[in-house]
Amino acid sequence: MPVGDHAMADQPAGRDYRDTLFLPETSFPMKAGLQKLEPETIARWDEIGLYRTLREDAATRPKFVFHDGPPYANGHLHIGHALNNILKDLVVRTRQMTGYDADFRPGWDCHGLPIEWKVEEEFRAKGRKKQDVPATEFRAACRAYAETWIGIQKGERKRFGITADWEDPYVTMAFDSEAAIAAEFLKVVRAGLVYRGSKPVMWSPVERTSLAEAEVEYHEKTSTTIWVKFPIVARPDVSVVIWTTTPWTIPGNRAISYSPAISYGLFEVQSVEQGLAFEPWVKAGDKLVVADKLVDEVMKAAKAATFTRLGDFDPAGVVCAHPFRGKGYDFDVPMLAGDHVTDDAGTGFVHTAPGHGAEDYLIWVARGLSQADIPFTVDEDGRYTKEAPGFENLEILQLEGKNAGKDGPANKAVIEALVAANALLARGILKHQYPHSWRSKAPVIFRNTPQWFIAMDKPGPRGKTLREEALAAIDATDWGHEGARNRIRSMVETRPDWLISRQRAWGVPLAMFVHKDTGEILKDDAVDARILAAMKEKGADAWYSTPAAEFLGPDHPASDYEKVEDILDVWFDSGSTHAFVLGQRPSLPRPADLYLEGSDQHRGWFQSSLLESCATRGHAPYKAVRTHGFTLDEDGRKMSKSLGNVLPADKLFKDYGAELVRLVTASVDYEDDQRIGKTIFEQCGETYRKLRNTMRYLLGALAGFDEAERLPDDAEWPLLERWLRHRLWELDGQVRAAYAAFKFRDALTAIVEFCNVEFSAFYVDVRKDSLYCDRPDALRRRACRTALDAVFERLTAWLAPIMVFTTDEAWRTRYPDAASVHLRQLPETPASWRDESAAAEMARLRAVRAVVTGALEIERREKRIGSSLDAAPVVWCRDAALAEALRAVDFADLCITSAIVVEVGAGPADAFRDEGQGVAVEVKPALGRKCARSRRILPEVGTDPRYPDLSLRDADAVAWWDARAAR
RNA sequence: AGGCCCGUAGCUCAGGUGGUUAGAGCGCACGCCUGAUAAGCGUGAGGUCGGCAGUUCAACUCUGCCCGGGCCUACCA
Repeated sequence: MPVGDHAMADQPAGRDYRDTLFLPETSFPMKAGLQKLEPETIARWDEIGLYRTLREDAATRPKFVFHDGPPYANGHLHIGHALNNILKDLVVRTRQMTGYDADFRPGWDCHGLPIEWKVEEEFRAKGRKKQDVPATEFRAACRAYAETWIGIQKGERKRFGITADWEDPYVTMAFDSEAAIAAEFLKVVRAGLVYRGSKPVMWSPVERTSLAEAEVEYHEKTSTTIWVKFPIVARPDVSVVIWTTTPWTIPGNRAISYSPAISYGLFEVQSVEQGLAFEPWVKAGDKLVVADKLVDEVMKAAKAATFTRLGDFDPAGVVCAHPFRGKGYDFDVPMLAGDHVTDDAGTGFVHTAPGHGAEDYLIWVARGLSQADIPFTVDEDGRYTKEAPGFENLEILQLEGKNAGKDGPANKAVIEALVAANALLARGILKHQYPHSWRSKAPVIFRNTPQWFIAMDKPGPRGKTLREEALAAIDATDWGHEGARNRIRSMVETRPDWLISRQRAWGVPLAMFVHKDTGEILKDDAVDARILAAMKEKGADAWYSTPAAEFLGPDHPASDYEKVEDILDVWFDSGSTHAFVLGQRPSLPRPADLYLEGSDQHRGWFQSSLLESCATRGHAPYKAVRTHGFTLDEDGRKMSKSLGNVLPADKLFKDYGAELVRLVTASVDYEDDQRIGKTIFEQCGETYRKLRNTMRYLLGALAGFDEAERLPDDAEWPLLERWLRHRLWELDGQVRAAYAAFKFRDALTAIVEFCNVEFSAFYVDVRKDSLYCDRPDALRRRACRTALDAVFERLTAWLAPIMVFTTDEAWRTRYPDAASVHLRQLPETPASWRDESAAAEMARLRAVRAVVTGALEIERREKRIGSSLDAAPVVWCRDAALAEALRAVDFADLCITSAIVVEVGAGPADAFRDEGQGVAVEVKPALGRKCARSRRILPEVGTDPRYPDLSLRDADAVAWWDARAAR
């Protein structure tokens, strides 16, 4: 029968039954309006004191100790911060909802160079130079600057929906923090690990200041290059040749580096180029050692016309003389093997002045040579000192006038002295990239300066070195995977001593006194106590503003002591946070259960905290460490200001809402780098829509659900609900396991797939008929609503850590008197819900159902049916047992067809079939009239005289309805 | 330049110890429904598993090299 026929016949102008249906009803809107909802929700949480209640609720539970790595109090937050903060929030919330007390005390890192720069700029804008601003005023300005950004960042962090103790964060510039940091430093001093050494730093003579790597920019510079002969002590007729672009560093030379991987030869010059406008320094008979690969280049520069190779040369163990030997440079110049030496340019030998280059310094220290033997050849103004005999007071760079920054007399004097010593082989000119000061644009030099260090390899109070203790602590820590452990392990194995002093203004001082004669650090408990008390009261400023005598007291004359005015490396600040954040409240004992930061912090905070804690306590401040990758743009490029692909927090709030950023965070493999852009936000928007609509449908379908309607656990449950509850039981285990392992994505994926595939497309689709049409006391409908209630309870709790705003909205829509979904725990799911036989049975039924839907789809294509209710398929099963199973349930109900007939056999040849299952489906039109209420087409429609246009089930339901209405 | 890590459909991800036609969800296309309606349901099309070479009877899965990307160092005396 064509569709049209009964459509006409079955639409008598009868009663409109719409009112008798139980359609979903809810005030929960389909559209979220996150931009409005989120700030309102946050304000409400503040109002009801949600965080305080969370703490009170959890006070007696086991602690999960998370320690927040402090972001730097400068600049607006962007997507990278969002990911970092949301991940931390997911960790804390999932622990809080699974039986723990998970306090989150957020922090900020406040001291350091970037803030100094900004504040300097502010002063400059007002026409004041840093030198003219009193130190206390400058530090006060830095403090105010940091304060401002803490306020801004706090607002942005809160706006991402992070639950944390925003009322009482920790900040490294708080007076008691500064005192605590100084106290930590003094503990390291007492452990005997702090010593004064020296190190070449980038120094700008023009500005008389050291520069950090970030304060330097590279520009093209024209330099004088020289080839210098270093006579071999044992064979004075032979010279090793080096090449350098900085002749002024020759007085600082203390070694020559070579590479064991390069072949060197001993060469004799035979003739010199003729007809030159000048007399070359090279002479026939000179015996020179250079790398084989570079000999042609060197000889050409030296103007040697012909030469011969006398043989191989092995530099190992060779000792040279300094070219100025006999003029105050009588030390030996050893040969050092170094990986940094190449034969790409130069001579294959590297002039090594440990006071003038980072690599030179490192190789010197690495070869076990003493820091004390590194000379201070250049002073603050870039002038030679008495440790550069013969060149005292000569300037490397001109400091004044229009030529400031240009070469001073030093290079020229050195070259002339080399010529006089018959040590110059050749000279030349080279244009190359050279570091310049960011501010003055003048070239910088490497200059050896006294600095304070923490020794890595000196035995401490526990008889072990800091390196040994740190490595043992690394082995005792859970890093998630071996790769992460290896990464930090190799860093700690090879790192040099910790350089902790900075000649800066904004930070915590190395608050100690050094005896002027002995160079020893004063260790006196009473002095330390006075220092710390003053700092606790007045902050770091107290160190500078208080006369030394007040700290030193009567026992130590102030005139005997140097008050160290350097400040601590800010990494020491953040490395000390564990000391003043953990162990201060009952909810945050030490050590922490978890540190979670970007993977760059293996070099940063993870390491500074580890070293600080090992130096002072002998163990790590954390039990476990997890990392996340970096946020890249959609094309996998790193986000940077210059590329203009940074996603600032305010744009995220405006364009997508924090909830979507949270969903994105929970969707990605955070351990790896994440590509984030429009596409993934659109995708997560779809996920959001699905989850929101699922909650909305649940709210609608559960309208008016009361306890009397709830079907008891021990009732006779339909297979479909037995299966659904089994799935909830399974999911409960998956979600808990995923959250326990910080695998938020696994939880979200499982939940989303459940919502899409099983709940929405199958369960709800099937049960709509019952939900809308059954009378409310029908067991099937009660089972359904009871199950839906269970789904709602779990869905809102499982998703609460991720979708913090939407789940709260849904929860409070259902329970308007509830304070917040976030005060809940994940609901227990009874083990009795586990029902493997129901799961197996449903799997079998759904496989057959898939054949039925396949057959229906062909009919739809052919326009023979529209709705599946137009059909009454015949299902042919080869297997009689399968047929029996299909007959045992209301299979038409599961397939959403008006009727279904199950037969044993192969079925007609043209039937739609699945050979694998031995199932064939023959689609026939449903027979009978269409029920005006349920829209099913059944022969029985019309058999109840009271309701001639209804099926029997619907007639009964309407009778119930009418009876109730009459009451 | 060195160390570590990553590279499976448009997107986000699954793919123990190598073994049948490489999977899921979303998106997309087409269709259905019009009692979740800026919603819901179904069907379908998408991948030389970054590339090349090797080990093997057999590789997305093992090895090497290369390409692309990221983090951290080192920056050329």
